[in-house]
Amino acid sequence: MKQYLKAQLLGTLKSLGVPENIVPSFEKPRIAAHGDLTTNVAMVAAKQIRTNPRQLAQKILEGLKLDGTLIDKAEIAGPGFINFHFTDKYYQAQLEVIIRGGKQFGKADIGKRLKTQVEFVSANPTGPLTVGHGRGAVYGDTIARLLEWTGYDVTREYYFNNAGRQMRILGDSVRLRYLELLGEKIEFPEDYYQGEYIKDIAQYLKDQHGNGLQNEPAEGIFKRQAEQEIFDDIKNTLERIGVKHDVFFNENTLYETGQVKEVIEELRKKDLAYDQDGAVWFKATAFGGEKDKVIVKATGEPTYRLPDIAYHIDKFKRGFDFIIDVLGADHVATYPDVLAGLQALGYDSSKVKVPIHQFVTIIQEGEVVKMSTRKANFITLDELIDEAGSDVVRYFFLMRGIGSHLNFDLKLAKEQSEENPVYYLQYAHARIASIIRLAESKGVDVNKSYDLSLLNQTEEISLMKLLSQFPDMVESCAVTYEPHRLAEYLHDIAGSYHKFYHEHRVVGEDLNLTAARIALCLATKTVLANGFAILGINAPEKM
RNA sequence: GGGCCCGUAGCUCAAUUGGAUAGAGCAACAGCCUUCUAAGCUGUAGGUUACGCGUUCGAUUCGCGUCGGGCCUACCA
Repeated sequence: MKQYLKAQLLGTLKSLGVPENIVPSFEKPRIAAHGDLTTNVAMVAAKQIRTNPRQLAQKILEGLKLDGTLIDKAEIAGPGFINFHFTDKYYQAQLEVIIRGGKQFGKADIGKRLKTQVEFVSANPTGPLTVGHGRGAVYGDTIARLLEWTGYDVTREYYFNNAGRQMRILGDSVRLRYLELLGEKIEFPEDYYQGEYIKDIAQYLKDQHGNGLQNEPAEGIFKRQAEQEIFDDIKNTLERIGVKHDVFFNENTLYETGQVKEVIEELRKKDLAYDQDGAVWFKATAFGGEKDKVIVKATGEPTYRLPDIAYHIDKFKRGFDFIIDVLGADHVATYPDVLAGLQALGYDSSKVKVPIHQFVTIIQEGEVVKMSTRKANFITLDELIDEAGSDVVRYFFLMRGIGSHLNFDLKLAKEQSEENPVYYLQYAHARIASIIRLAESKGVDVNKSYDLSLLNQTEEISLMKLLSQFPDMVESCAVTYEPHRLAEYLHDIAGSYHKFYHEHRVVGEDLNLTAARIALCLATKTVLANGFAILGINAPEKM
């Protein structure tokens, strides 16, 4: 439809002598009375050729010859908008498209099978995933689903590091708890991992080995056991909310293969790395950075920047042409250095997108809970799923833009889980399923031919209009990485359907009308189910 | 001190990326079940979009400033 109108407008504009650099763009008006599609081209053009926008719009309108079976009317409104009203017939035809499309309806191929990687979660195995991780996990997974839906070839990746200081402390935390279980008096340092899960791991080791591990070093079996259990736990939690990574990439491999060393050498060759105070520095200032950054400490240990750069180079070398790193707000400061490093070594850093989600604040009994894995006063993602269920958790994280700080009132979530907005959507789907079951039990053939022109009631038309927007919605959410708009849209669909249901009876005396309305129900069910699939929530047949 | 994000109804958040009359859900109040799922529907009330200037046909959206909150600001990740 847009293409059609655009072509018509371009022709008319040309005949009016409007410069060719002016290309009409369209929007869906917020208000129904303003039609189905609107263009501000008259206002844009009027500015350039310095004329009155409304007069120009009038001329354009007079020059347009529109297909009456598609466009009901076109009119000028406000400061110079041209509004197009589509015919009912057009929307009725869209319904057919939806039903024929079925599970495929809304899919697009704008991605052209581009090899794409979405890296998300990437928490080191030092403790259970928190609610904060949950937001990144659900968001990253949904971005991956959106990209798959729009034709990208997507790999989900998890990057982790099981070496380093934090893991050493983890191992030693377990060792101390183990010794404690054997009855030794221990000092448990404040900056060690305080969580109960450490004691559980220690208990397991005691059950398995008795007191045979008394003289084992922290970095041996203690660390290994902790890592394995925690990682199993993390994977299990992710699975519970429908998140599954294709690749788990261990930072260590970057050292083992010499890729980290290579980065330093390359940077030195290009004169972008130098030694000072016993450390190796990267000339971040050459790429707009405020000051140069250390990449290898005086101790000989690299900072996170160096392996991160090597890691991203590895991504490119594995053939990814489009890379998305989902990060939490605490990492804002880190990625510019990585991008600069990539740029320095001749990689196109514009292929790397870094959506950053703000923190989740947990409110419990009216008070803010400060999250810290170390101090263990966190709410785990697992606990949240126990309380609310996967669908609620996913929807809750997806219904809001990632740019805003999310307040999660635990008390509210528990008490009102029945009132949760996700049920509003799922209820619409279940309701449709129920009606279709009823129709079938009454012998109505739901696949029978139908006369869609019978669907001319206000509620039917507005529902059809919404349904037809699904493909556009999917595409724009994929392009902007904003799944919350899809959540919002599905909410509108559900609302529109509930209104229709309330005003009109589907299964009735008039068999032709019944068949047409069943078709509308099927189309609605299709769009809801497809939307749910992208958001990763269930489409229940019954509630 | 500097950088990034944010400030919209009592609360939690939207607003088609600069569009026309700023919308939902909770909470409050008043209605709707002898007919397909009331986890629903209808209505009432709730706003100087933190504040001030600017850019233009037009600003919640862009720019500058002020105030307030979060995150970062390591030779931690």
